[in-house]
Amino acid sequence: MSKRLHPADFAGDSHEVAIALIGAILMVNGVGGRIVETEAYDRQDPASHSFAGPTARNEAMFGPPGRAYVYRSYGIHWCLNFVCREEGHGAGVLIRAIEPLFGIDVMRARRGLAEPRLLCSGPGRVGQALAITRDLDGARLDRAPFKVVATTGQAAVESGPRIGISKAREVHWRFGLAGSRYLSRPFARS
DNA sequence: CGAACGATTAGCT
DNA sequence: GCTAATCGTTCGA
Repeated sequence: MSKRLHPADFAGDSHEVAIALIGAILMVNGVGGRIVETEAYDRQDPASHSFAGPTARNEAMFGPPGRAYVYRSYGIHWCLNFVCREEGHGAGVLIRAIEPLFGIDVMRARRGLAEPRLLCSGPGRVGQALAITRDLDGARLDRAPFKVVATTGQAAVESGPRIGISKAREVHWRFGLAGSRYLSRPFARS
């Protein structure tokens, strides 16, 4: 049993949605797999792009929930987020890693790699493997080319500090599928 | 208008 | 472990 997620499924707090998304299936034009790592960001969060308010770049974060927020990272990578809460709030979930399941050969070609483990284990790698670009910024997640499907039951989730940020490191809003080999980095033992 | 800085990754020591 | 690559966004003068 599985059900396609729709905007109402993204109306909760970003850290709750980030946990619920672990184990869900994400596909872009049929290419993708199981979400194994996410991070949550919120308006009242110094590490979030939305912290200082709406700008041209983060406009999609302040749009309706259940849509994509795509941004350029380090001038090189495209990173994909799911917008949460309600329109105007500015919350989102960064998709950090996926377990490749569908269209693996396409992802190999896009990444120039054979190793399945390294295809989608990081936000920039996910962007490259799924061909994410600014064209998808603000696009609805319940329509083509996206397909986001929940799986039965709640996966076993571990958490820790978010990666690559300098502010609010005490907030443990990075989440991962326990024991997955496809995480961008392992979680520290508690 | 100039400059600093990333929600990163790959490659080399 | 360390750093270059690479460029849009943001902020200060």
